[in-house]
Amino acid sequence: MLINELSKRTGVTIHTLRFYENLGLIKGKTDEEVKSNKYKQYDESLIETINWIIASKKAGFTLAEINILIQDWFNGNLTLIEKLAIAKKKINEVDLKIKELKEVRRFLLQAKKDVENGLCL
Amino acid sequence: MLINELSKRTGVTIHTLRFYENLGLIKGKTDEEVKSNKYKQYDESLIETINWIIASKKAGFTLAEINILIQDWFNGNLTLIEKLAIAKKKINEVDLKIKELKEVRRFLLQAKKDVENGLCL
DNA sequence: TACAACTATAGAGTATAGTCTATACATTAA
DNA sequence: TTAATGTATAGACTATACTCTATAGTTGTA
Repeated sequence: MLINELSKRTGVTIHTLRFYENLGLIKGKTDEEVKSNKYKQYDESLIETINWIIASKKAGFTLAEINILIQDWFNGNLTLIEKLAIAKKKINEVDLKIKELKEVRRFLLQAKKDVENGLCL
Repeated sequence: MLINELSKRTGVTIHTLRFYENLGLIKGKTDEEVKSNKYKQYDESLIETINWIIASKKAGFTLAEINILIQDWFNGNLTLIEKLAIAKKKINEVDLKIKELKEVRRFLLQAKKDVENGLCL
């Protein structure tokens, strides 16, 4: 598909998609047979990749971190053991973030309870 | 306490503390009786405020969002009902972030299982 | 064929959150 | 008392992640 379709199907603007492509997060390829233009074709599988990037960003990972993971995981020559190690490490990082969020939640809940009990902060 | 102590007790650099003070997140006051300098005194309670800022940042809130919350909550003239509404809204936002993180975790766990089962991606 | 809409590249501009430097003055320990 | 350390202000600089503009060429439709 062309960039316009990729943009519409992911909800990511064309500008941002090109920004990601420059960073190496995604890659389109120009059709060798078509000589009249340099339009890039983007693979169907990029939809999933981009959704994964969006989710990872929401999870607090930087594009640099996501990029390293993508390069290693999909394009790198990693052994099974190395892939397992990366997955475990990332899961631990996510767990830590969840833990931190739960602490913030506890703080908010306490504040709410204090208000309810008339103990205005 | 002076800024150096506040920095040491929170782990936040003096530069960043001043940056926060410029944004209005924290506030020190110069001792009126001491005329020889303009050194600011920071209240003990700021330790908790700063820890709360750090936690909120980790939770993915921007300094602008945190600032609004602090201004409203601690300095604003909010009714009990308004405070309750704010607390509920923030708790919902945190819950959403936790949900998103759990999705990323599921993705990572699946990837890990795929590797373990020899289904290298 | 005219022209609106799409694609590509390069580079400028913006927002957020620091981080660092320069300058000036104050405090404290040797 | 002087040198090191601490404090204040202002402003420059950096990194991240976009976001927009300019320019040029391409495609599709009336």
